[in-house]
Amino acid sequence: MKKTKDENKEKQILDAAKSIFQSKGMDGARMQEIADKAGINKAMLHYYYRSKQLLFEAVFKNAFSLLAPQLNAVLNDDASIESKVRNFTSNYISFIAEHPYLPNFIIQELNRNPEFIIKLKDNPNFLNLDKFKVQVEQEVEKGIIKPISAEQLFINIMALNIFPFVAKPLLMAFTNTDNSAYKQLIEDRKTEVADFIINSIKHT
Amino acid sequence: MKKTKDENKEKQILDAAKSIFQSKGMDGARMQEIADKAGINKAMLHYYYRSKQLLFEAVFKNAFSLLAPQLNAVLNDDASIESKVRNFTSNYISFIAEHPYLPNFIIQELNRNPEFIIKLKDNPNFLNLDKFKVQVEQEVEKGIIKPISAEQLFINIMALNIFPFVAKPLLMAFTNTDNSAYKQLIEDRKTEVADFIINSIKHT
DNA sequence: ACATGGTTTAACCAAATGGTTAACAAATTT
DNA sequence: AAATTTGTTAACCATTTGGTTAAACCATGT
Repeated sequence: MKKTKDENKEKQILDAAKSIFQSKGMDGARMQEIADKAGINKAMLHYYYRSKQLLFEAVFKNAFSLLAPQLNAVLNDDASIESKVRNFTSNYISFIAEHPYLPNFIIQELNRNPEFIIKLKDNPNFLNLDKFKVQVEQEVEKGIIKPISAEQLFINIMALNIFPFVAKPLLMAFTNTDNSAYKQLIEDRKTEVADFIINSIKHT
Repeated sequence: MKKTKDENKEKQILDAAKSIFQSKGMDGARMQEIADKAGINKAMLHYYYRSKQLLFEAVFKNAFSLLAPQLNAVLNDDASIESKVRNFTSNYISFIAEHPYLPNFIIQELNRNPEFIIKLKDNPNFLNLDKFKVQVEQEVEKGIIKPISAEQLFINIMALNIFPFVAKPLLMAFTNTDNSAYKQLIEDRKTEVADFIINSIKHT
């Protein structure tokens, strides 16, 4: 029962790789460390995934495909902007709290290798702002929200939600909080951020 | 005239190191590459800065000491919150546009090595939120701005200003912009972000 | 001129690293 | 059950990498 064609082993390797790559990045990760974490021989890594690069890409795509659906929720949904902002903010913060390395990993590796995103954009269900854009324009026209471009609003939503995770060590130092106090700050943001955005854009 | 005690050489090395470290990070940087960029022998790096680690720390501290004064401007200044937000946003975006790798470098390396910030916090003129906190509380009490904690406001300001640089490749892909269009988006944010924040917090 | 002391270089080194190989073990096919 | 394919391992390999060394270089003080 040891040497069965193990659907699991592939996953097992991927999990170990994910953990190492996401905390140390492509350059900082060591194949030996991944092998150790997966509890297998280093040669096995190359047997299942031919090279470090390919293993990395598998991890990266996997990570990205976790993030994408979360973002699509803000965009391709028929609720009002306000309701979408509230839902997204709360959901997203919960989501990241369970995958703390995710945003930083993706951002970091995309900066290291910006051409990488080209491959991702080919994916047919890659994030698309078109619908969101129309909706923002409509609500602006109807006077529900103040004039703002969809792109800027989208960037603001992303920034307010993601940045506190990406810059955690820096912000912990600046706000002089320890881990648990910072966690509370983040928890508060589930409603705080939505209010901040709505306050800013809602017509009075 | 070649072999004089060259105050300059040290700087020359630091500049090369800065450029390599900031674009590739500690793990991705190679001593040889830094030497090449500085136009010197690899052994010289070790002559001036004993090790990669020390050279890196010199670069990091240097980078951080560029950033800090910018942030202090938001905090330890007597202008109103509104005026500070407007000034900071415009200034900071200009500043980063000239040091595009800076925020990402600092954030990335602090995530790689969170203990690193402890050394920085020892510095007596390390960023301190106390004054800002008092000011926010006062303006809230006077009814100038809506109730918000200084920490959350500070995080929001940081997020809205810094994130677009840190996540540039990701946001370029999502907003489907090329380099020059993205540059324009950023340029617009010099006033856009300030308005967004002020709209949100100013009492009507 | 030459001794001195900081500066610079080419050659070298040991450790680490991604990757390969060849042999072995366990399933699967025939 | 023999043959073949698939999974697994230890040992090995070439290259890269941070770092060292010993000798050369050169400006300056004596």
